[in-house]
Order: sequence, then C-alpha cells, then structure tokens
Amino acid sequence: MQDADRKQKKSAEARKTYHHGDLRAGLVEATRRLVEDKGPDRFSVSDACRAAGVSTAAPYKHFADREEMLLAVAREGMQRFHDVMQAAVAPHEPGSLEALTRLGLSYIGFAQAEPGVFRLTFGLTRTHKDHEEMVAQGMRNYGVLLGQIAAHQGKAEVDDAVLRQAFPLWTFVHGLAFLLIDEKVTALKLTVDLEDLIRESTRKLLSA
Amino acid sequence: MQDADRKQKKSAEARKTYHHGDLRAGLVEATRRLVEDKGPDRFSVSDACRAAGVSTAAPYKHFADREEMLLAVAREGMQRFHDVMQAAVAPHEPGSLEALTRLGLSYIGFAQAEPGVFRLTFGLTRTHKDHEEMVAQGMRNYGVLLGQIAAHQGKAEVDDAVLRQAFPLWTFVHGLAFLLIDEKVTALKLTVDLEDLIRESTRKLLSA
DNA sequence: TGTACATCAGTGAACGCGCGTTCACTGATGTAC
DNA sequence: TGTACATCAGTGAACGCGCGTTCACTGATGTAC
Repeated sequence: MQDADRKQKKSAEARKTYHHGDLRAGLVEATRRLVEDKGPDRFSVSDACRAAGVSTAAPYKHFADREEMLLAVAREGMQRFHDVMQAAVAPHEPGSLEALTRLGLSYIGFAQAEPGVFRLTFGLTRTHKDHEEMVAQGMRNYGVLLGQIAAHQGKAEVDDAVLRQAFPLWTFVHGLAFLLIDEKVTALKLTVDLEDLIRESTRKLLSA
Repeated sequence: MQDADRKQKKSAEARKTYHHGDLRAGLVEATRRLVEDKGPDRFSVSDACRAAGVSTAAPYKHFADREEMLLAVAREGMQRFHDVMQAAVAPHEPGSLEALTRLGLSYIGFAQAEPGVFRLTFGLTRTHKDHEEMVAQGMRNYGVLLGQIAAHQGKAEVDDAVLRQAFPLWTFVHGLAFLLIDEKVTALKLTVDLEDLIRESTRKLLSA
C-alpha cells in the first residue's frame, strides 16, 4: 500500500517538478519490467532510463552500476517469491500433501508469472553470486519448504532427514518451472495437468 | 575420427595458406568454447573470429548471422547429448532402474560438463525456438527416455501411460541439472549424493 | 605439362549503433537565522 | 515571515568501446583446354 501511496503522491505533487519523488523505486520498477520483457541479459541501463523518463546519468545517483540495479530487482523479487509461497501454504495443514502441492504450484506459478525475475534470481548471478544477503534470502525461501517437511515428519526443527526429503521436491518443481518457461513442454507438445502432476509426484517423492 | 583427420590435414598442409581448411568447423568450435567460457549470451562473433584467428568478415562466408553460429553449436551439442545418453543406457537392461539411473546421471553429467551448451540448447532460443530441426532433435533425445520407460512398462511403443510416467523423471533430472550448474546446491551448502539421489527419486517416481 | 580462367574463401577497412559511465552543471528543496 | 545557503537529485553532453554486418578487394585453388 505504501507503494501505491507513493505513486499517487508522485503523480499528484511531483509529476512535473525537477525532482522525481522516488526515482529509485521508479528505476527498479522499470528494470523489473525490462527484465521481464527482454530477459535479464538484454536489460540495459539506457532502456531503464528511457522507461523512467530520465537522463542516462540519473541512475548513478542511486546505484553504483548496472549490476546493482539488477540486484535490487532480484532482492525485491525474492521477497515477493517468499510471500507468494507463504500465502500458498498458509491455509493448509502444515506438512500435509495439500500444503506441499500448493507450495509447488506457487513455485511454478511465480516462475510463469515472472519468468524474467525467476531467471534473474535463480540464474548464476556472476558478480554477486555469493552476495550474502541474496544467499540469506535464498535460504529463507528454501526454509518455507523445509518447515513444511519438518512438519510432515512431525518435527520442530530441520534435521538431516528433513533436508534429505525436501531436496528432491525442490529439484522436481524447479525442473518443472524451467521446462515450462523455456517452453519445452509446449515444443514437445506434451499435455500436463500441473496440479495433478505436482500432487502425485510430491506424494511419490515423500514415500519410502 | 573424420574430425581428427581434418584437423591433422589442416595443421599439416594448410596451416599457413590463405585458405583455412575448415574454417566453418573452426568457428563452430571457437563458438562452442566461448559459449562455455562466457555463456550463450556473452558470446560475440568478434570473439569467435579472434579465437579462430580470422577477420571479422570471414564467418559470413559460412553463416548468415550470429544466430546461425549459435545454432550450429546447439545442433552439434544436442547430437552429442544424444550420444552420451545412448551410451549411458546401452550396457544395462532396458527399462531397469539401473538403466534409468545411469540415464539420469548422464543428463546431469552433460549439464555439468558443458553447462554453456546445456543452457544454449535448453534455454528459450528466441529466434529459432521452433526451428523444426531443433525440435526434432529434442524429441529424438527425449525419445531415449521414452524408450526406456516403454521397456519398463513392457511395451514396444510409446503410449500415453509411457508419456505420463516419463515426464516426471525428466522434470526431476532437469531441475537437478539447473540447481547444480546454477550453484544453488553449493550456495545453500547442501550435500548431495547424486547417484543415490537419482536412483531413489527415480524409483519413487516410477512407483504407483 | 602449361596456361587461362572461373570460383570463392578470407581480408581489412569501414559503417552506424547502443552501450555503461563520467563530468561539470543546474535548479529544487529544506533549514538556519 | 523573509533571506542566505547547503544539499543533492537530475541534466545533457560527451567519452571510449565493442559490437554485427557490409563492402570492394585479393589471392589460392581446381578445372578446361
């Protein structure tokens, strides 16, 4: 909601002023959109400036370089991904097959809704690939699954058995996400009922 | 072997001549190497020319454009991938858990050995994404798995039941491949016994 | 065997382009008095 | 309330660069006679 407020504020008061209101947020949004439209590799600073209606020098008042703009989008995206997953499991019995199925569906749902951001956050992020904050957020996101599996095993903590049971589930939905957004499923003319596929595969992978 | 012959011929006879011997093959190899070193997106025609020791105009005697050079690498790569998978299953009882495990291991083996080519062939290939030859080779490659599953089900042909049982296996190893080459496994400090993981997950996904 | 000629693979220079980043600047804003 | 001033977000022009592609060319090769 604060985003909406800020936007309104901007358009109401600051539209035609010299200062932008919240150029940083505007650039992040422009970058995000470009990452979606052209992919993380085809994004250019100039494009983002054009989209934000600002000179090409402006971003450097807010970001050190191109990479930092992408980093901001990635950070924001991972947080959004986390929220989506949380919302997916929330209504269901923790550790239940239903909860895990919904979690899997939210994973591929995010990948399909925001393939550019999905690629950006899961791709090999060269420069800041061990940017500690990103890794921490990645662990927090993975933690949503780990928590469900711990619950499934009737545990309060994540132990080795939890890790071992969780990883194949991640692997599975991750592969499905890429096969979908890389259009292999359509290219090979495969028909897939996503919900059924995820539920059944999850059930099997959870079994002994 | 003919490749080796050609190379020898080149170095023996044609090294310092005006003509190159087999510049096409040389450029494809240079492109492949660059795709590995820098990724499919960072590849440039100029780089390839530099690597092949040739002027930047030379490739256009063999390829229509940059895209066609990548296409040649992709084509070659998919064929190689096919051979690798065939070789992996060949020694084993068709449709056996062992054969399927080896097939899965060869999949991630290829991804790890040639992550650049793997990304190139499995990524969204914009321009020629429905290049018929590529799709055909993709189906041929997928056919290796389908054949194994058909055998597993005691069938001579691929039917719907085969397709339904095969797809989750593909999905699984595909996800594993990306988690490995995108270094998520190492970033999250997960320890994974690949062979055991693939065998067990395959077994479970094959079960009722 | 020797010569004329067609073929065409590779050259080197040039093109226009968009990029990331820097620079000295300007003008809007908030604050101190 | 009004003025002086510091701050700093955004400007616009410029930089050097590497890119993909085109062009008229050159020289090596194979073939016909």
